[in-house]
Amino acid sequence: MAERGRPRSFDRAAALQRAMQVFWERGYEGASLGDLTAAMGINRPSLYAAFGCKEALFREAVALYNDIEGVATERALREQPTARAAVEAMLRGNADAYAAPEKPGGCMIVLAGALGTPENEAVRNHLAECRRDGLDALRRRLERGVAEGDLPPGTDTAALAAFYTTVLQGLSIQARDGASRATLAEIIDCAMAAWDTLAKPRTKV
Amino acid sequence: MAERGRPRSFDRAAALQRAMQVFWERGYEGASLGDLTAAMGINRPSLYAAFGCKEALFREAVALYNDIEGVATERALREQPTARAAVEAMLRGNADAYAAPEKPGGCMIVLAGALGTPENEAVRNHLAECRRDGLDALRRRLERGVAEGDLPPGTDTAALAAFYTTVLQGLSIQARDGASRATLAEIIDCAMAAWDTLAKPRTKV
DNA sequence: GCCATTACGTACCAATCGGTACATAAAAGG
DNA sequence: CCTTTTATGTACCGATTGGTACGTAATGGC
Repeated sequence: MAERGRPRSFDRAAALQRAMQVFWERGYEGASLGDLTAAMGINRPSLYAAFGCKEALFREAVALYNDIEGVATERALREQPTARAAVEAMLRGNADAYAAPEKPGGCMIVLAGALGTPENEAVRNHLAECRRDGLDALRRRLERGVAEGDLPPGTDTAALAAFYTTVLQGLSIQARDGASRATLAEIIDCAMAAWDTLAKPRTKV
Repeated sequence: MAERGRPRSFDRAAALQRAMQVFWERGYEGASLGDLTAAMGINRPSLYAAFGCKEALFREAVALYNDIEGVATERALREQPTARAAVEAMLRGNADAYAAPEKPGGCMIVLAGALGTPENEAVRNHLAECRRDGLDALRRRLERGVAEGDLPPGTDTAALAAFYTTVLQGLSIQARDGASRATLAEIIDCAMAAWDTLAKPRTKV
């Protein structure tokens, strides 16, 4: 009763994953319907019947990306015992993923909708919201660190979260530019070197 | 003798500057010929006669961008007395420019060619080279600091340059996402907090 | 004045863009 | 069996893409 009519002849989840890879590699506007259908192994009408339109497909691809590639971040923030360990694990886990040779370099959320036509502003705004969510999650983890005592009270968690988010986003550019895992690791070494200085109440006014 | 035939009826330099603004705002692929000619106040054939093709126009726009927006960086790296002061001045000067309300947010070199069609890979490679040039310039300034004694010998200038380049590039994303000058300044505060720890010979193996 | 040269605006090109109409095929329900 | 429902492949849509052909206008050289 749940399934009437001709059954779908392709694996929707697998097709979506292929679409995600194309968007990840070429960005929203750089991925044409032809690119997408070719990678997904289906024809245009099947795509529209299953996903609605290009933008809806992209939003599903973004959600899938967050599910697949975002778990490492969530786990790091949740399971690491201290704020510092959480931030460092998050950075290193993402850096490893960004430089993985079998995947497009860098983060799809950061790269796939950087600039483009005003017509597609909604898509870019959606990605910007995802980035904002990441920033907020990081900040909440830092505040948990304050609450649990591994960060001193008065720590500027907003500034700290903005800083490490900035580093994380910069890593995406570096990864797309071909930086090796080792280079990304060194960058993170540098970023973490600031921690002990930052994890104190603000000395300035 | 130098000028024969009908004289050009528009200011080539002014038109190029308008084109630069469009590319800066929408990226290479997001800027259509219609957008460009409208902003430049000329018709298509005039554009092609004066600049060759879209890619050549973009390359000139990038060169102009480097001339206009890159001087602050060059000056900071050249005139500041120490490596630390040079890096900090470069970051703060660029952050101020990235968040200037009358200009598109962030750096055109970082944003205008993030992802796109394989057809335009040459354009993205050109921007990547520009980014590499910035990284190299920063590293040379750090090595000058070692030579002049304000950085200890054995300082890992490559890692330091990669780190501050990553922060700088991350600032472009933040600026496009609407971060204020104050927020960018706080991020730079955090990045500079790592300096004293980093400006020492490597302690690790 | 006349010619060579260059720039101009109009009007066009093939190719590609995202999106669909439509006839057909394959399943469940009766 | 027939009907209903959904999916598929082909072939198409108007709009937009980057790029030009071409006749005309404006200049310097002679």
